Amino acid sequence: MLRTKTCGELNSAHVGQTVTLAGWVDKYRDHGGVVFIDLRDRYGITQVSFKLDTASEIQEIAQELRHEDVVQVTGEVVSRGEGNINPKLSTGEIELLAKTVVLLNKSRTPPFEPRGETLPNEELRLQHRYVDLRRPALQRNMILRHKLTKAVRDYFDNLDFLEIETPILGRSTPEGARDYLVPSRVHEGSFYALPQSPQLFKQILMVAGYDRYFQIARCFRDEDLRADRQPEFTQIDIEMAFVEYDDILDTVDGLVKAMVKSARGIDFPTPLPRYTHAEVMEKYGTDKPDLRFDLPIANISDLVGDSDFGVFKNTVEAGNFVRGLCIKGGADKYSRRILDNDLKGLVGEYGAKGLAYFKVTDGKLDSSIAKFFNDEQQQAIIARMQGENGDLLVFVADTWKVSCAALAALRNFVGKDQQLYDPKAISCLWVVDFPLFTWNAEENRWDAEHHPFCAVRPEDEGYFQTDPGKIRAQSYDLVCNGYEAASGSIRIHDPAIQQRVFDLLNITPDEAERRFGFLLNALRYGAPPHGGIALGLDRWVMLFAGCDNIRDVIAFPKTQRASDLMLGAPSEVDARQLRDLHIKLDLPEENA
RNA sequence: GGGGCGGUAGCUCAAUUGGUUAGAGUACCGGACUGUCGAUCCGGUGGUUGCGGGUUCAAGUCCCGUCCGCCUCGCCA
Repeated sequence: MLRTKTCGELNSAHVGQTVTLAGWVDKYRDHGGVVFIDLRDRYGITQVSFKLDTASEIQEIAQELRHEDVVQVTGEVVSRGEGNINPKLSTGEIELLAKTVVLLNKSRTPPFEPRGETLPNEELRLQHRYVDLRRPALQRNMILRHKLTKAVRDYFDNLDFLEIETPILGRSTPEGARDYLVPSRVHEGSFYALPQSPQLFKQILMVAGYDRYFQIARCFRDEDLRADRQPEFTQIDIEMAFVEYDDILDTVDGLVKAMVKSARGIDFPTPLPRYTHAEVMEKYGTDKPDLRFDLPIANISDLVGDSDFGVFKNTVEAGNFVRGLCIKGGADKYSRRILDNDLKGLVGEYGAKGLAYFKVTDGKLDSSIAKFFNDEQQQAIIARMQGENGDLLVFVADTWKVSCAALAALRNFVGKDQQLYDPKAISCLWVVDFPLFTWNAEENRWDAEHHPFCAVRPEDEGYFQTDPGKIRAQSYDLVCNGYEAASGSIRIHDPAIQQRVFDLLNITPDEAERRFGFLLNALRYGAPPHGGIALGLDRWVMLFAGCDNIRDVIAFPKTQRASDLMLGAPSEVDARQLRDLHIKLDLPEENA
């Protein structure tokens, strides 16, 4: 070993010992007769002092040291003495008095310094990820990620789960997200697909009798990125046989408890609250509400249908909705200009054509449009919104879908803007009873809301003929701080039910056989009732780390255009490689 | 595919209405200094203003195109 201690562990108890440290030069302070080096490794920072009266070659090396040089220092741990203690460092009571120093590797002047308080732009950080990853903030995230996965493995191990790996090279199925494809050399013209999730494999593992499975699984989806979405990401994938709905939820409640314990050291109250899909859409406008704050949506459609305000009236007459939020004390927080520009613009992004608003003043509505509402209507609106003097009432009049999306976005904005919650808080809920199908108006057909293998609530089976939109799935999402943090379902194990689902989705038996034949086959050979769920590991690390960006919890993330700026991936390949794969490029003109 | 923000010294940023030689802090280089911990002091180097075109007497600034990064809508069963 090139070191006997790390830079984070020395304290007064070690005074008098001779130790060897190795690490990076975090900072140097050259006083001529004495040189101080803050030596950094992932465990911490220890000050090293080089004195003039020591050997001259030590002095020489010490004065040459610059940021990010890699050095090995042997010396004596000495007390800094009164007045020289640095309370900012855990090792601040001591320093290492250098006896020998070896410059293990000189660094070029780094593009930025890991200790810098202002972060350089992300492009530069991603190009030099090895420097970025030296920053304590990112190191904390990587350590947290390790601790969480360890807690997950321990939790499942204690419950007799088996961690089983499934293939990365799989088969493309047209459902769901766009696949990443890998050409086969041996099978000319054929392609593997990288898994969007191990969904089908884990169901097949249930058929195979591995009744408690989990995996920390890498998944790939070739879709556009977001702050919380990467093209490759990690799921905590779970499947259980001989279980019912509640068994999965209970198991995950325990997992969340174990993760919170590991990340925050606290006992998280479980069971996590359960809301129906219909409930959260009504009250929060989204299937992933952030419940760190309340700020519910209220529906006033029934109160304003016969008002003189044309926009509201016409909306209600068309069978649409007038819904809104009551922003407590918001009357003097949002000016007319902000409401008419910023907030209207915000809801506009979700398709809302306008934003109506009123202040509550002297128990009445106060606004340029208040005159269209008589006293009775005003009182009814204020009561429904639970408004008080000084509150701001904002409304979106639109279709159900648009009012949901616009108000959910507005709710999130206000929650953050008005600091209605502690950003470090963790607030989880289950959203259950999702519809099995959603009507796709453009394509004039039913789509699977989750995936076509979701089990049906037995009491809803009658709706297959009459009203498929009313069928509730035995599916569940776990939502945390406004993120979809897990999603799963009890699966169909009965081929007859499976066929009815395919029928409704307009998937013919032939087509089903061609696309999912391997799964359907497996289900025919003794499939136990089973179900499962997958948690987005990256998002959980984000939540616990308190960061709002998934790249900061992934060691080597990709940019929004899915490139790796450090590797320069993706890249062109040799003509020979393409020839082996029988691939000819057919690029658009401008790129040719 | 659509909308928005950004790109000026190694880094973080500034630069009035389009107007002199594009500045500051930090880093880097040289010098001084035996107790600093954002060390200090003195001096210095450092610029394809992302790239290409245009308007203009004059462009970091205005216009068009393009590349890259971020946020977002669509998309993500």
